Parts: sequence; structure tokens; C-alpha cells
Amino acid sequence: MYFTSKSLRWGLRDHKKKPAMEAPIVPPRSPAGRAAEPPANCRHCPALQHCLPAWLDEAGITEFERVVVRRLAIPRHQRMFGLDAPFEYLYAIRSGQFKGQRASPGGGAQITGFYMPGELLGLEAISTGQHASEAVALTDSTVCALPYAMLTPLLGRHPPLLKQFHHVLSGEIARQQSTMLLLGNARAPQRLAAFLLDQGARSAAQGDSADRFALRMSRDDIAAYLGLTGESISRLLSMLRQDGILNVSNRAIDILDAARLREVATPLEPA
Amino acid sequence: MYFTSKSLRWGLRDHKKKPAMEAPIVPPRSPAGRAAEPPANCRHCPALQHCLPAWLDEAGITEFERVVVRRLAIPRHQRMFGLDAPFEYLYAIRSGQFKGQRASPGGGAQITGFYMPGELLGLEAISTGQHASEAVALTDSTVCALPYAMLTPLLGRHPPLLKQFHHVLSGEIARQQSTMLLLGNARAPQRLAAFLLDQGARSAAQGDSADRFALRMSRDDIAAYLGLTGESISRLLSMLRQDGILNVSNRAIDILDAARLREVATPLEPA
DNA sequence: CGCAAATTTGACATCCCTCAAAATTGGTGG
DNA sequence: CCACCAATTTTGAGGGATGTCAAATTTGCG
Repeated sequence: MYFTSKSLRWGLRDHKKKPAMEAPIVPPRSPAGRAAEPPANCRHCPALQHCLPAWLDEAGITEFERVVVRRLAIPRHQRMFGLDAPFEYLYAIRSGQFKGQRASPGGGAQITGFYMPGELLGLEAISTGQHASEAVALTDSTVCALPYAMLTPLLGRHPPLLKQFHHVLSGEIARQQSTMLLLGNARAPQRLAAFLLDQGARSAAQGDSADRFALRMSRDDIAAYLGLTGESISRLLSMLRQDGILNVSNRAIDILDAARLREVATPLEPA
Repeated sequence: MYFTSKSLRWGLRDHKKKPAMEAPIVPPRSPAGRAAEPPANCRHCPALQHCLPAWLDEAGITEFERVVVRRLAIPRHQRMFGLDAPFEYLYAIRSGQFKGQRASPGGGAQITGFYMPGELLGLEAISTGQHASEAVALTDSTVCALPYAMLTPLLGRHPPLLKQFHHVLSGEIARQQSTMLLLGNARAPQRLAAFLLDQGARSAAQGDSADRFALRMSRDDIAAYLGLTGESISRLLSMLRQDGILNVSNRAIDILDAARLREVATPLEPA
């Protein structure tokens, strides 16, 4: 039988119990109090070229730095902002890596993206003034907290800043569309292959190798991003290894045959 | 066996052949040439309160109208902009409804959203200067083409416009996150129930009834949005009707038991 | 009124989840 | 530096949700 009536009540997927072992929430309203870091210095920031002030002139950068309240250190596993927290800051990643996730009312969670240095976190909250998702550090990280209320007037006065801000917002929309395409149309092997290729490309964008990199997230994180289970990720990685496409050593990935991996990610059309 | 090696080559889902029967592409570079419509008049636009100039003062609206080149009529099934088209305009929906979709290299397609009056189309293209997705009218519609290059300087001079623009961009990010949550975490009945509730809410936001409305899109469109097949949508609608939750008459939906529909959309957690 | 397209319904196949247990890794204290 | 334990990862067996294929029915449009 198909779709029995009682099947309507089937719960969301939610396998192992979640110990909710996230790090304690840090009060988001006083980021400056968390770490006595030196004030931001964009000129020497390794992420500058991917960040908001990328195209600002010297005077603009100086003004921008005055707005950037302070650099923050976020240890691994710590939440930077939580669900339903009031929106006050955008966070620019200076170093490290984050995951963005949204909880479902049924207890599940979807990871909406992984974020690298130069990228902005919290963009979804501008609209409602409340964070609809949360961000968790995957590695020890540093970020710059940008008070949105002070950022806005700057945008009006510095066209390059405005342009870059819109570039970032639009890029996030485009990236999420790609993810939706994966979630809605691709089978599991294609999802994972596309994910690995994307991770490689991002690794390259940060100046590292495109086919040798370390995954910073767990199998379950990858699964929650791709709409699969951790077990499936594990099985698929084993297959790719057996096929000689990858070397996998725990979280270290070595792409041996990128061409074949691309074939897995993009199957040919049926003749 | 599980995930056999050759299963890696499995194609993307792609059921019935697509006759690619979309309407002919209208050259996107000269929207003013398509229809000899009167110039835009935001003050009397039914969609004003959801649109960009919502919070502008009189002088601001006048200036904004000078930027809005012209109103366009887009007949049902016509594509407004296509994949890989160069980005030049944002399109504000004045009346009607659109679907946004992104093609997958394997021949499939994911519908990234349905868009109502006052909403903006083409936001994903700001980042790269190329449209990564396409927009197709679900009903005869009218839109306003906003040349992005002329819009930008206006944003810097009118803070309410800038604020509304960011509200729209951020809202689109948040909406897509919700869709990803559905695609990655929810079973088919929950996806459809959530979709129907959302359609009802949007109907209400346009001033109509929240539990009596017409779906403007086909079953296959709903399926392509929810990551399912048209057959599944049909079956699920039949079940909801048999359970007394809905009345379905072709594309007319009548929600009889909204409380139960919400239960289907949000199953209780396992004890 | 007639035909193409959309929808519904049925039977069957399969992809991937669920449950379970073994193996490995990483962090921590001695 | 090593031992220990928790967390993560791997692997296996089996079942269920939903896709695929096919045919019947209804709807929409000229």
C-alpha cells in the first residue's frame, strides 16, 4: 500500500537522540565583553579580499574599522548567535569555519551552509529582526562583529561597500538555490560528490589545494546538510574510496580522480 | 546490498520527458519594447506596500518612478528572464504570480520558489551578473523592470529604500532556508502540508482567504518545489481529502480542518 | 465536440533510512 | 607517553517511503 492515512502522522527523521551538547550560549548583546582582543585591522586581515571592505579606499577602510566594534574569538563548538536571538550584529569570519543550521519544530535540524573566512553570518535576520537560524564554530575561529545599525549609514556613503554587501547577499541566495537543487533533485551519490567538489573549490579559494583538504565537520553535519544520514555518508565515502576516486583518512580527503568525481556529481542524461 | 559501486552512476530523477515547451524567450535587454504600457505609477499600485518604495516619501516615490523604466505584461507560461542571461533588471511583480526555477545539468529542475505581487525576481543574479535561474509566469502578469544600475545610486540617497531592499534580500534568504529545511528533513506529507499552509498564508497576505484559494501551479510544479513527484502530490492530496482535511477540486483548495493540517505539517516529537 | 495535457490511481522496484554492533579516533588524566 | 572512555565512524541486515512505469480518467482549450 502507499501513503496510508496514518502515515501522515509519521514523524520527522530524527535518529539518535541529541544530547543538546552545544556549548553554553554566550550573551549575544555584548560581544565586546567576551574577549579582550585588539581592535579590528582590516588592512592586515587575511580575509580582506572576500570581506565587505574589499573594495574600499584607505579612508573608507579607516571609517569601516571604526564601526567594527571588536574582534571576537569563538572556540570550537561554540554558538555565535542562537535561534530567536534579537538581531543586532552581522558577523564577518576572520579565521576559522562555521556551520549555519536551522532547527525544525519536530526536533530535527537542517544545516543551511558552511562558512569560510570573509563570509558573513546572520544575514537571514535582517528581515525580521530575529535570528531564524544559528551559527556554530567548527574550529576555533575569530570573527568581527558588525553592528548593523551602524553599518547601514556607511553603506549609503560608500558605493563600493554597498556593492560588495549586495554581492554577498545575492551570492548567498544563489548558493542556497544550488543547495535546494541538490536536495530536491539529486540522489545521494551525486549530493556527496557535489559537496566534495565544492569543498575542494572552497579550499582552493582560500589558497589551499583543491583536491587535498580536511573536512572540518562531522559525518552527521555533512548528512544534515545534504538531507541524508551519517551512515549513508560513511557508506558513500567508502564506495568512492573503493572505486579509487578518493583517499579518505578520517576527515582528510584526497581526491585522486577529479574527473570521475565530477561524473558522479553530474550523471549523463539517459539516451 | 547497499550503494553498489555502479549505483554511483545512477542518473538524477527525471521522469517524463520534458517537451521544453516553454514560451519563446523574449529578448531581455529591451523590456520596454515588449508592451506599450503606461509608465509605472507606484502610488496606485496594488502591490505598493510589499514593494521596494513602500516606505518612501512623496518625493522619493516620484524619483523612484523615473527609474522604473516601464510596466511590462507577461502572459502565462512566458519566461521573463532565462538562464545565463546577462543581469540588467530586477523585476517587481505588480500583478500575477511567477515560479523561479533552476535547471540541473542532468536535465532535472528545481523550483526555488513561487512569487507573488510586490516580490522581486532576479536577486540571485546581482552577485555574478548572470542569471543562475529563470522566472516563468504562472498567470498573466504585469511586472516593473528596474534597471539595477540606476537603482543603486537611488539606494544610497534614500535610506527607507535601502532598508526595504535589504529587507527583501534577507527575507528571500530566510525563505529559502525554510525550504531547505523542508527538503532535507521532512517526509512527503509534512512537505505538502507545510506548502499548503504557506499558500494559505500568502493568499491571506494578499487580502484573500487563508483556507480557500486556487493553486496557480501544476502538480508537477509543486512536486518540483518539494522534491517529490507529481504522482506523490496527487496521492497525498487524495489522502488529505479522504481524511476530511481538505476539499480539492482540481486546483481549487479548501482547507476544512486547518488544525489537523498543521498537525500533519508538524508532527509531535517521539516521546 | 474532440484532442492534448493534466491528474488520478495502481502495481512494483529501489534508494536510503532504521536499528544494531563493531571498530576507530580523540581528548584527558595519571 | 600511555591508558581509558566517550564520541565518531564504519559496516551489516532488513524494511519502509517514495520513485518509476503504465493505464484510466478528467480537464482545458480551440
